[in-house]
Amino acid sequence: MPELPEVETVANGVDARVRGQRIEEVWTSGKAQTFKSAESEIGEVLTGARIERVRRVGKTIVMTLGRRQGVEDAGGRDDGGKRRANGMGREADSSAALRNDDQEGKAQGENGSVVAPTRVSAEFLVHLGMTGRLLVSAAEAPAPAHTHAVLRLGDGREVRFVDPRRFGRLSVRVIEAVEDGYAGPGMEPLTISEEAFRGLFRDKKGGRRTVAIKAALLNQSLLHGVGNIYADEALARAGVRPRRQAGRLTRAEYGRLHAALKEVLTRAIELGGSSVSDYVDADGVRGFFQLEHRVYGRGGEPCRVCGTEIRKIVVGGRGTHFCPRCQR
DNA sequence: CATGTTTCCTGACAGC
DNA sequence: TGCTGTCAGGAAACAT
Repeated sequence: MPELPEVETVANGVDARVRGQRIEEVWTSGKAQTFKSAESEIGEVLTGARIERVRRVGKTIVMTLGRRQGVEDAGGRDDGGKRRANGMGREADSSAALRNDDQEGKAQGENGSVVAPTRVSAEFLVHLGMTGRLLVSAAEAPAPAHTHAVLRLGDGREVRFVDPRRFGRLSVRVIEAVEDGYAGPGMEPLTISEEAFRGLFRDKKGGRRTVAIKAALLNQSLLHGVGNIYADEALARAGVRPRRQAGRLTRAEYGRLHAALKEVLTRAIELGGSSVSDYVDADGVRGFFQLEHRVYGRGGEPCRVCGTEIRKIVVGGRGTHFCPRCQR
């Protein structure tokens, strides 16, 4: 399952391989659920754009696209400041803006366009879901089964989105400038302060959240990027039981959890992520953090610290692993 | 708003 | 061998 470290590895790998390339042609599979934006929109936005940069936000891969001014970008949009930079609910707005753009763009193509430096105009968002992969391949390499999108690049290579289980999602959003770039639904685990981290577990009125701490860690609108593996591993290292109420940890426990989470994610990035099922990076290479898992996938096995049998339960609908002795 | 439940989808694996 | 059934799980939609 691609979580923050895996997505970071893939995004960096893809960035190194395709930055600066122009997208010549786009193919999509027609499997509706894979596309959050309409496929036609994705094709229109991506075709002819230049890949400025590929990065990770939460669990989402963000491909920043540049275009030449005077063609696709001409004509002012009227957002009226509706789109705010706080992450949620912006994609629908962007789609609406995009449709306007396209109509204007067509009229303009006939006039002939002014050559100007490329500028940021849109982003291509790729969420890998559970089994999604983003691969950079030679065009001659046979496309894997369950390929749902192919971007043909100027140098002939292809970026391919492959997703057997189809929990992944592709979308595009139009932006005015880099500052309006996709911010994700929550806070970044790698950079959040300890104080802000504690604040996640209080509701709007400052009350203590009653959900299980594990469920809260998985809530992407609080903290984005943490998934099932790293939630379990962080809780194990912090010595906190997954079912504890999120708002009722001690200050020391929040401190340990905050530190453990960063530690676990950072270490996992160093090792190229965890390959528990079929995760591979942009080169098809597996990660190695699974070798350092303390609890995830180890139900019934002895705890590496105290030897007690690791238990597997369900919390927030997710398989959850913990040591009943080390975690209180 | 906070929280819980259901749904999507198919490969892997258990059981017969 | 080959079939059927069950399960996993991120995030959005829906329900409470």
